[in-house]
Amino acid sequence: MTPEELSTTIVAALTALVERGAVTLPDGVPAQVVVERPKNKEHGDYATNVALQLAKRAGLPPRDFAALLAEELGTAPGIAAVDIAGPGFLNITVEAGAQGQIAAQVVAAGPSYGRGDVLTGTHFDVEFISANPTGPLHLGHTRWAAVGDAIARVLAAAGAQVTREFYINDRGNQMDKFGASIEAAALGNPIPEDGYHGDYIAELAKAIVSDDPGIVDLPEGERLVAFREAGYRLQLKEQQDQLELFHTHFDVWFSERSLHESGAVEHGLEVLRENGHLYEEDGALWLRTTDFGDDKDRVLRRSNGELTYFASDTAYYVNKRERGFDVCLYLLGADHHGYINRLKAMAACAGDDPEKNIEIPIGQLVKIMKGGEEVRLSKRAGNIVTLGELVDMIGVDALRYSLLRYPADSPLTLDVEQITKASSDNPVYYVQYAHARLSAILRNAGDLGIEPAGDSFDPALLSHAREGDLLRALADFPRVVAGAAQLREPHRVARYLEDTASTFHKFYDVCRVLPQGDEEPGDLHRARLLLVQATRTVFANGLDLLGVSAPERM
RNA sequence: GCCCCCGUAGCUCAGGGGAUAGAGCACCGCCCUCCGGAGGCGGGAGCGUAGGUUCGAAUCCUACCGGGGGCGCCA
Repeated sequence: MTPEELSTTIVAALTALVERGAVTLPDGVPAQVVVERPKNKEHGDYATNVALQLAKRAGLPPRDFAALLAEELGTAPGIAAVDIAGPGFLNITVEAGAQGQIAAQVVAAGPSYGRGDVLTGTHFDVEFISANPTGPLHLGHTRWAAVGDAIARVLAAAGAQVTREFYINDRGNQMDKFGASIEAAALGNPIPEDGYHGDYIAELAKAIVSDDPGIVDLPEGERLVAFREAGYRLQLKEQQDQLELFHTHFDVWFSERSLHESGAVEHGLEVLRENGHLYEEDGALWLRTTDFGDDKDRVLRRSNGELTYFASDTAYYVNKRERGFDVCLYLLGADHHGYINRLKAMAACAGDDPEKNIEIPIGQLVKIMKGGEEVRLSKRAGNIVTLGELVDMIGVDALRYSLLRYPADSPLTLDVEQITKASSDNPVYYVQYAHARLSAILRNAGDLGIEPAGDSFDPALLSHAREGDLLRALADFPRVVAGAAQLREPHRVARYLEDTASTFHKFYDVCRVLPQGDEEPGDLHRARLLLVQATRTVFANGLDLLGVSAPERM
């Protein structure tokens, strides 16, 4: 019996009480009730606070309400016992047979186990990283790559339609500085003070000149543009390659320039004008974001005629909505938190609901420690740890997992020595090991010619306490996925897998799955093998949501 | 000055209003005749402070204390 099924059973019991006139609920019977797993084993398999929630409305003391419900619920199929505890909790024990059925349900669902439909019908645009194409991706981008990708996976698992999008900031004067820096490196001149100073600049210059030796002889202005554009192409390509290497795929690479070239910016301004939030002052064009809670109005076109970056943002947002996205997610770093109010206000100015159509999760910055000191990351100073270097140092799986097991809004410190040395320090191995161990059992079973239990399986065979723990853990997976999607918090999946790995290892320690020595394979062996298969399914599906591999062997 | 984030065990961190607040690391001691010991079992200590809301607060609200970050006709 899954928590969802138990909720349905409780609702049915409530309905029966109301129909019998035993209790009155002026607001009617709720469609579902909260079913949670108690931390304390003495509190049964599941607990519900429904009596505490409804007692006041029913005009009864909570414990009296609980007593009525307990009696009714005790007769329901699959329920072994119902106890009243504390102020009015119902502690519910499920029959082993009803519990064991979960294993068969998980195996039957296979790769789709855990997927749900809480977000079906909603189309999300998940924009993340969106780096300038003027240098390699660094640690901060790497965190967003892992988190953004996992959010997209989790949303999709909850039934949402998802588009992953990378906004290329390929316009503005940082591009000219980038071009000038490469040009200077190619010509052997000192790199401008406000330019880019990393070693990669020299590498780009070398690659560009070797590809097109004539570039250095171009007239000065033309030459700058040529270096800028060639550098842009190479650097963007490198970012794309690195992200593929990191198993992070984007559906759309959206160029800021294209917004201007396609007339989307003027169109965006037009939309805002129609909504009546534009005005001119001091020769500049402003958006009255203060109408919607921003602390000051924002300039869209400066008095010198140049469009601001914010104008691009606005047009981009309007463009996204016109492409059919219901919810636009912007994953921004903590240094951009000042953008939240203005972006939300801008969405409101465009006639949207800022509480619904636009979401801006903020990620705290990542620190990296090396030799007991913080490594300062600065693209301009060139002292950077890149995505590629991190992958080389740590590996894709361990790196993704280390970045994903914490909430994005909590600051994160990665210790290079810690992560590079003993791999057993990293929880990813604990979880992957569980999957490998499960795979080994199934492999050995195959060698012995033992099949997992099939249709005739008696679920009551899985009655050991450790089996019950594991079954309930497996039954939790769909709600963990749904919660991770609704809260945009994929780290919940990682934590769940760690807990479930522990539950599995404890089961493994006590419950022998395969026959030993000359023992004949029996129904219990086959039932446990089914449970093993179900558990492996959950690990495989869960790791997939994190973009981390599920190895058969390690 | 205004705004945002964070204060939980020695350290790094979990903890969607629920019962006795949990992991990992570190420290000490156990457990392999048989499915992978990258595992399991046992051992200590903690919610920054003060109020409020609630049957119930680490969680929600307010103030304060302490740490980090941000403010532009920059990109």
